[in-house]
Amino acid sequence: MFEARLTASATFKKILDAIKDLLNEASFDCSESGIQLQAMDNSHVSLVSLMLRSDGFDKYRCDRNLTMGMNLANMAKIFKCANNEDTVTIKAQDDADIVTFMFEAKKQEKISDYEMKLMNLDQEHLGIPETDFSCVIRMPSGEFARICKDLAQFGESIMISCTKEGVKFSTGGDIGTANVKIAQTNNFEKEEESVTIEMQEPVSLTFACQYLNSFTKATPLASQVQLSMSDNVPLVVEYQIPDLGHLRFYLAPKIEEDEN
Amino acid sequence: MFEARLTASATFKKILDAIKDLLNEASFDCSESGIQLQAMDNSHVSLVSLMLRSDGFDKYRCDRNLTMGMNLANMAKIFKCANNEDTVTIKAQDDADIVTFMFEAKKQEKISDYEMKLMNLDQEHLGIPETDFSCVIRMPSGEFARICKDLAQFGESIMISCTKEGVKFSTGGDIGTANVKIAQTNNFEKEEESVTIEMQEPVSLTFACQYLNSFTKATPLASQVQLSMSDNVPLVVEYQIPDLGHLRFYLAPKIEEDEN
DNA sequence: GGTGAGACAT
DNA sequence: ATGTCTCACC
Repeated sequence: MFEARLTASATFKKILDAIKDLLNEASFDCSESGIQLQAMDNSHVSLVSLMLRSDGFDKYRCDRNLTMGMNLANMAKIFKCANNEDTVTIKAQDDADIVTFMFEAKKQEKISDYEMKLMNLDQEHLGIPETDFSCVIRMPSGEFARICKDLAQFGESIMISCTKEGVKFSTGGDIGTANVKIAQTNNFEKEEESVTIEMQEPVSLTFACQYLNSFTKATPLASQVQLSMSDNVPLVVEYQIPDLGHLRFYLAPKIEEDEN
Repeated sequence: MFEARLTASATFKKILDAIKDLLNEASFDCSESGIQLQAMDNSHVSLVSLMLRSDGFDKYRCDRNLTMGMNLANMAKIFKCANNEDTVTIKAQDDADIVTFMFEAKKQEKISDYEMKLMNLDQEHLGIPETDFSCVIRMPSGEFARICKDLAQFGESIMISCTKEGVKFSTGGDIGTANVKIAQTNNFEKEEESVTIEMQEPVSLTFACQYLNSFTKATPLASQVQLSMSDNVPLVVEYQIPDLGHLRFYLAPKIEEDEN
């Protein structure tokens, strides 16, 4: 028996909105520690990693580990039927081929339940090594989204250059070139609006705009985003989901020679 | 001579929005008691019944009964030219083949009139028997619209099951199943938000989503909707138009055997 | 109250 | 597929 209950279904809606463009379907691995999802995107270029800790739920019970393969478009359809303030409960039997989503409106004057068929998905087990990064940037998630959207107008890839002083986002194309520089903020700002850089050594890497812009669909989940970079290692774009877990995206840098 | 004057043309706009998808054209039967429209929808499946009482108008004069066949899309186009607060006057001669719509802005700073050709439509006279229903449900019209829209994602028909305790809307399809349960509210709610059930005996009937969703176009007309059901009798979906009349839709249930 | 994103209709 | 409109959120 698996059961997980969360007061605000809005969080789930945002998670689905963030990943449903990258993943047609995905396996949710449920265990005592929480719900985890790791999958390559549809084009097998970037990697999505979601972790929702069991202690972040209002109620959580997982008698036996289980893997639920879900069609994310259908799951998103179901969550569209919930209001943001509804409480959501996810239920499955240990050996089930269906999952149940139950939405309860505040005063229980309305209770809806939706059953969805589960899918058998190929299990791709992905080892993601923990790394020390040369640069770790934390900045407002909306700012990052805005920059990726703006620069996408001018080029297909964005170079992110990080030094102790700040971060530079650059691109170029037929129209011309574009550079956006963000400086580390002084400590007295609101934390939400701050830009902080932890740097071991400067890094300059180039990434495909298209994927960065997909990742920023997660912007509503967190006020800040964390970008972790090292040479020859995938970029990690991380959104902390308050009190619940995180959503991370991994994207390998473009090799210099490929850029011509 | 026929003349009917209404202070807020917004009501007429909403009525047209509610029926113009179901009916390409319709006959408005004008008599001393008011304006009535009854017609099968374009696909001859559901029935639309509109009643506007003469005493609901600011001015009403009907010397001789007359039937005006109108193209509803064109009529809607004309009403789009009116502001919601404009006063509308509908005029026709007894033997006319045209109808005139006049819109007057508040301070008469703007007066527009539109003439539209009338049509000769086959008169289909529809006897609608008055029935006692096994279940009569009153609920917020927006809630009903939301449920019909949500469930339409999962199936082509909706089963409405009514017991003394509440109403259940159910559907199912390839993705899975969906159930929405609404409980009768306690009396202290705002009347607009209340759910009330008058039940003689429980009823469970199935209807085509498509038509229910057409009916809910009338939602802006009234804060509450009334659903009346009995076995083997068409569902009545009724919107009371405040101080003026009502708009009703009739839809026969699907026969059980048809559902496979 | 203004803005943004969905949904609907054309 | 696009434009408009309405509802929901900020």
